[in-house]
Amino acid sequence: MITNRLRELREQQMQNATTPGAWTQEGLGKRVGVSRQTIIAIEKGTYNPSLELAFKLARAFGVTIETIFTYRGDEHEP
Amino acid sequence: MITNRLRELREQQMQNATTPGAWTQEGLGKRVGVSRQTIIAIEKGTYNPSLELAFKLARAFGVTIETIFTYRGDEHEP
DNA sequence: ACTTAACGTAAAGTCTACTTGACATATAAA
DNA sequence: TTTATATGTCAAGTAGACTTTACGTTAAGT
Repeated sequence: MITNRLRELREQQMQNATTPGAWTQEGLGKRVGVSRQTIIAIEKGTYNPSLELAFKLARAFGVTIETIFTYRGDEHEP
Repeated sequence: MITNRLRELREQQMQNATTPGAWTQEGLGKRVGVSRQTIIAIEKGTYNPSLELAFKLARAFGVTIETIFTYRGDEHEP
């Protein structure tokens, strides 16, 4: 199972940002070349991004993939 | 575009390995829960793995995703 | 010569990431 | 109150990741 800190990171950027609208869901989508709905779905956990999109997102935030996404191997335990 | 060092890393493991067959394409496939053909296709570059499979592969080799996979943003230059 | 292990390839099918389009809600500003 | 911005949701379609099955090759061992 994969979880992510996309919303958290995006909101950090929104606060520090000089250009308004640059880090909205739509702005981020344009930045990494996907639709707004795709960003929403990933933030919500509806599905996981492709490896390529994961790279683009990591690059957009200037961090590694592992900083945004966390993989837990165990499928069951709470 | 995404490239990977899967074959390189796998062959390193094959040399250092104690258990034969553990790091063959089939062995690696079983280890990360995909078919042998999937490993072949990724090594060959036919397609990119899902983010989840990328995590499993990184974990299998004990490295980060960025160690195995490299993303180049520029689509054109040679 | 025969067998076995490892690698490669191709076809058809399933599942999911991602798209477009349309409609709904909340908040803040004019 | 109206307008604009940002977020959320649903539906139908396309593309790509992955599967199973099956057959072919090459090198090593016996």
